[in-house]
Amino acid sequence: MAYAYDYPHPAVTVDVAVFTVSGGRLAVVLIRRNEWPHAGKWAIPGGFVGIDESLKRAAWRELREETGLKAGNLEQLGAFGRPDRDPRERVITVVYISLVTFDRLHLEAGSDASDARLFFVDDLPELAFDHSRILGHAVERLQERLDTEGVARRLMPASFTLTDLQQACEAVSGAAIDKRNFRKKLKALDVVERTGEVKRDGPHRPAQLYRVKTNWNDGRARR
Amino acid sequence: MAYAYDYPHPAVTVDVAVFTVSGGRLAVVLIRRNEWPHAGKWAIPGGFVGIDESLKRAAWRELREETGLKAGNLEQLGAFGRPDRDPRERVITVVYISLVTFDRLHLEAGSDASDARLFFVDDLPELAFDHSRILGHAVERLQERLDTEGVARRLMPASFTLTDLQQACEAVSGAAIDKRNFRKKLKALDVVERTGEVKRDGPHRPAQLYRVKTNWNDGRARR
DNA sequence: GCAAAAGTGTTTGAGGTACACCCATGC
DNA sequence: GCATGGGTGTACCTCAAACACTTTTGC
Repeated sequence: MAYAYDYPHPAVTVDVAVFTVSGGRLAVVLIRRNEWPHAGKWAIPGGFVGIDESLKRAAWRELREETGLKAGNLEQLGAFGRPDRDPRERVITVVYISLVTFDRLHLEAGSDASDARLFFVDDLPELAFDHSRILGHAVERLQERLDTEGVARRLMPASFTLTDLQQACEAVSGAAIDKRNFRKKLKALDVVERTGEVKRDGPHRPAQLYRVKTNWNDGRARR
Repeated sequence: MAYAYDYPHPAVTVDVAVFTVSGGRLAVVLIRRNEWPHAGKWAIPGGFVGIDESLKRAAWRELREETGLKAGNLEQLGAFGRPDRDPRERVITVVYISLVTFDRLHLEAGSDASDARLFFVDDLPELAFDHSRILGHAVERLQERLDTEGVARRLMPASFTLTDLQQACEAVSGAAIDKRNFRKKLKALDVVERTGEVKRDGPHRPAQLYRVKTNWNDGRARR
């Protein structure tokens, strides 16, 4: 009991919801807890904030420690702090969202977690704490904010077919998209280009492979 | 030193940015600090979260204690937690936004603050802590999320002219709006109605007064 | 009568939505 | 030759933006 204060202090944690798209479905990284409370249940990775550590840096560190992932683009979702959300003590958590392309997602279970793996968002197991509620808000946020360009830039592998991209967008939004309209919009957006390669994977016409354009001309193109 | 922990805990505060529109300009409630740190500087109202108190409830309570305001509609902006943002100790703050109509804004300075008053957002004094940065994010959030209907429902007094409403929208967005387009959109939105009264305030044609429609028919109108 | 704000419609372009058929391939 | 997914264009509608003059009042 080395740290004392004049009035009670809550603990502060950070949690990270890491999303990806796999097989045309939105998925999230969960770890299996092996300690009380909620031992055996699945949870989004996270942990306590160091006393001299920024929130974002804590999120990055905890995610790395528990899953081996080094996430770029951490975006804050918000703080969750109902008084009874953790039986150990008052814990306020600050939640971050990260988007990772499936091909860069290599999970390693860390020390605090006995296992780390992907779950489809539409087929989640029972979750620890209020993580179910948190993931609900996180998915809502993705649906509000993640547009076609965001999906292309942040969720697609180095090369992909337009059908892959469309399915990823459908996975995020949860709604079907018309193929011709989707491709027309993509042309207008001007964010993808052909690689020249094709993908053959069955008894049908091969699909053109695309990559995301690196937009050097952004400064020129704006306005 | 009655409260001790095995590892260091940050303090957690809540702060509330209360916005209103006055004279066609966006304004925010600030209190003058009379204690170290930043004594004499202005700050957004806020304070420490009770150990058994939800974040939103703490925000509501602190706002009431420091300004006398009882805010409805508190919406979370996010958590701010850079390690050096408070010289006393590590403090993580969760910021809420509230919108109040000018006619219901009656400020009383509370015990922690020697003074509470409105400042125009485009003419702020020097602020304590990182509150300048926080207000920047809060205004950005308003501009992103607050549409014409939101302004009408949350920032306008019981009765107002269409010019008043347009000026409020301009104050929030920071951009000029065409009068005819604005009124056409309002008609389509169907959120205001004439009171039948007029406002005479100078050597010109009197303005019709409007009120926000209470939409009983929402359940019926949807889909 | 004049200064000052209130009030009022039309045209245009962009972007979203609905919708059906041929193409290239593996088996 | 047939099953399978890949690829393409048009018509319509909605919404946002640009734009100027008449009306009513107080003095």
